[in-house]
Amino acid sequence: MLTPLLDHIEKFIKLELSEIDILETCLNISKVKKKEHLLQEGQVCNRLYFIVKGCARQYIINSKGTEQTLQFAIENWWITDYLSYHNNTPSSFYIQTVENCEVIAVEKGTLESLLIEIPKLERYFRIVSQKSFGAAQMRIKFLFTMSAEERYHHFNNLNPDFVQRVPQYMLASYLDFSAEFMSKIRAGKV
Amino acid sequence: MLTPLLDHIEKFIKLELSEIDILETCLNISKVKKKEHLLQEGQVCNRLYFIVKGCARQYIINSKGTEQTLQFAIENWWITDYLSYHNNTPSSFYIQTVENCEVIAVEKGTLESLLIEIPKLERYFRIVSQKSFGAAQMRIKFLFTMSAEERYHHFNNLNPDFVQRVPQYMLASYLDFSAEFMSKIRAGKV
DNA sequence: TGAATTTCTTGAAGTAGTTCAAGTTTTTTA
DNA sequence: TAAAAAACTTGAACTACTTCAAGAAATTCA
Repeated sequence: MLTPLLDHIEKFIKLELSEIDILETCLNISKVKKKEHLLQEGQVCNRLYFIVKGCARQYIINSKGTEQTLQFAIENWWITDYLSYHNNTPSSFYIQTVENCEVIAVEKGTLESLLIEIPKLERYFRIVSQKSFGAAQMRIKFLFTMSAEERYHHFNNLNPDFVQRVPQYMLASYLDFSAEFMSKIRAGKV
Repeated sequence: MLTPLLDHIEKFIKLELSEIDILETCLNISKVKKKEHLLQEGQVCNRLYFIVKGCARQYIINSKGTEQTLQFAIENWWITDYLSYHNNTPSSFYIQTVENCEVIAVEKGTLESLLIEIPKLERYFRIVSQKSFGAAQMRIKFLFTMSAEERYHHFNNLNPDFVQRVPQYMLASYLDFSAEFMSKIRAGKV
């Protein structure tokens, strides 16, 4: 079922039927169990991942040995380490599924051929990554200007359903505070 | 002098002479004095800015009335608010020159025509924005894992020259600590 | 050049968060 | 369905930073 990806692409560019055919022969979807790693720290990242179903995250392990989530990806999001991908340098991140997932993993060579066969896709990936970059800037703004409690409530208001999907400690680290503090915020003990 | 931009583009794609001609007729460079604003909070951002010479920054004013710098751009960097640009929503940011600058401001309509005339440019902007997004992720990693002092030394090691170019209080806010604390770090009083 | 403005420094007091340790609850798995 | 593992909670002690206020130094510009 590549449909979700094709639909996502068609939000930004118009594909010919022949191009859809090409995409269907080049891409395939795979099931990935919860907690499996798509990328390990130290590996060179040579794939982009599109989440068809489920949830994945990018995280690191800090100097105290605690996991800190830097990014989540749910349905219709791409996730990867673009720096490692483009520079062929070892990644600083782990990418791991948080739920059982259906994922389209696009290998670098495959993508390069696709971009040559269907140059319009350059536009799709340009727009998607420019929007992602914009979102990352807003994220930094929120981290800079809001208190821990404000960040929690703000996120919770914008994404009430998502908050139910992931363990609290992952969300706490994504919002840059400790799991214990999250507990206190939720209990109103702060 | 569009040369720096043309050189930057040619790092990622090969341009025909005819395409260079098109670029030269569509783009123009302007001088912008230090401390002028390229974008004000609340405006819809409909331009991309390429810094040919000088330094600019993206900042916000927080609830205490203090400026916080979210991003710097120097020679050969693009700066804009992609979220406002793509969604036509009012920007949450200011973009301001930090030094006297030479800037190529590309208006949205101009860029759309250029991308139609020279589709290869889609590739250029895709790669540039994917790399920027990668850099933003690393930035979040450093903010999450390093202490204020570590962030300062790390940044200073990577960009010793740049540190001399901007006021300390701007760099302090970019690294997410107070100007006073920056002073103490530099004096070794911490 | 000298006045005005901007930037940097310093110390003292305060606080938003962390850390630790132990216990409880929930979920997963065999 | 019992045992194991994962996730969440709680309070007490701590700390990395902020805030404030005031003065000193450097830079800008008329």
